[in-house]
Amino acid sequence: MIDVRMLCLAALMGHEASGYDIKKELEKGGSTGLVDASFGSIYPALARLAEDGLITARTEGGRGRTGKTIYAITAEGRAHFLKTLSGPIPEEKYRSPFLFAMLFADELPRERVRVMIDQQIAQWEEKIAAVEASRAAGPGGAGASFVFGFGEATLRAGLEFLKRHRRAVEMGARDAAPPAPTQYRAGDRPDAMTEPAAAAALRTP
Amino acid sequence: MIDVRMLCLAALMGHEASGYDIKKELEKGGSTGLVDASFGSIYPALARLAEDGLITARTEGGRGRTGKTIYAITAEGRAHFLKTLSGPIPEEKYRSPFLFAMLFADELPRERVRVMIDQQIAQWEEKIAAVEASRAAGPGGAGASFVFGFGEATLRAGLEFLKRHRRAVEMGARDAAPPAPTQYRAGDRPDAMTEPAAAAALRTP
DNA sequence: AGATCCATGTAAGACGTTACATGATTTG
DNA sequence: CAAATCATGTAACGTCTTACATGGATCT
Repeated sequence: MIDVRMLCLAALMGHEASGYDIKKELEKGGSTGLVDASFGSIYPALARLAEDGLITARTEGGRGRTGKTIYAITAEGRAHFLKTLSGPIPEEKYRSPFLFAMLFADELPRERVRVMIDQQIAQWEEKIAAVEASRAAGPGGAGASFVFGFGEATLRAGLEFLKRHRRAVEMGARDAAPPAPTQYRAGDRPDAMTEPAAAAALRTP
Repeated sequence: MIDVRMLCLAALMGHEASGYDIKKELEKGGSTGLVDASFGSIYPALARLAEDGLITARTEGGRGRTGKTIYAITAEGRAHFLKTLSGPIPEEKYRSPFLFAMLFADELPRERVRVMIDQQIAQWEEKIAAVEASRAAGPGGAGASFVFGFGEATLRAGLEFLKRHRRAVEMGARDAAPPAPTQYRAGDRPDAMTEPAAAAALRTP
């Protein structure tokens, strides 16, 4: 249960903030793909959390601005947050369109596969940089260090794998033209078209 | 875009199947957290794919059963699938309630942290076993091997990190009782309660 | 005979995103 | 002064999950 409510409470565990502030913070964290939320979900969530007494709302008319609503977590909010975290942990989910596509790399044009891998490498390098930056930003507690270390370890392992084995997938990819299966008439198709090797992988991966 | 439609098409790239079959296949793959879908989304998706001519439906009354609908991908379906895969790749998302909780490990009771890490270790060991099994099941193409290898590399790195560094987080966790912040009166709270170290991590992770 | 699996589908509801609407303030 | 940023909110829409409803087949 890492819904928007929990995300907001987590952000407010550190310091009071407005909805806008929270969104900005999550965006920074979002560069790692770990957390994200839109205004359309944050604002209603904050309103409900305030109703429930888990946070308090204070309007700041400061410096001539039209009211800016600043939220702060309450004692009940903290208790609720930690209690929820202590409860059953739902399964983690990793949705990777990249890996999904790679499953069918053998059916895709080599050039496209190359570009996808380039992009993935660039993306993961960025993520590693983001984690490094976070670690440098502040020491944080043991928990935070653990999470950063974990992220870095897995990201580095994945990155190294990509660099070492990209050649193999690229060689396995379609030599020439983009996918245009209609150019084959029935009974005239190459085997790979009739029975893609990667599809079997979905049965077990 | 790895919505249910794409998942169904992917499954049908290998062989024709019923909605039920597809669900079962995805469940096997689901043990890695990579893919998942419920009946409630699969059946409507298949119906629409058939309407769109991307798959064909055939009713099999075999062995005395009440009709079982078997779907097969069409040439247009293959083309559409591969074309979509060749298109822009959306960002990957990794949602880990475990890591989220670990961010606040310093505020959680040590025993709970211990259990959570135990569970995560067990879960990842299962995932590694699942990937191993998949690899053994069939050689598959270069793409499938790549995906399995990638999964294994990152899972192993994460698992090793967990085993090596768990001690540190556990030491950082709350020594005694479960979270009960109401037992402190204002101005009487220990610092850790007022400014949790992990919360700062949300600003940048 | 009862439980479990095979098999399909619908309806309700949760949850979230995108796009829209609005307006003040700061910066170039 | 125009553009970007700060700031909040709503409404429509999409997408999936849960729960329900149903019934035959297989296993114990």
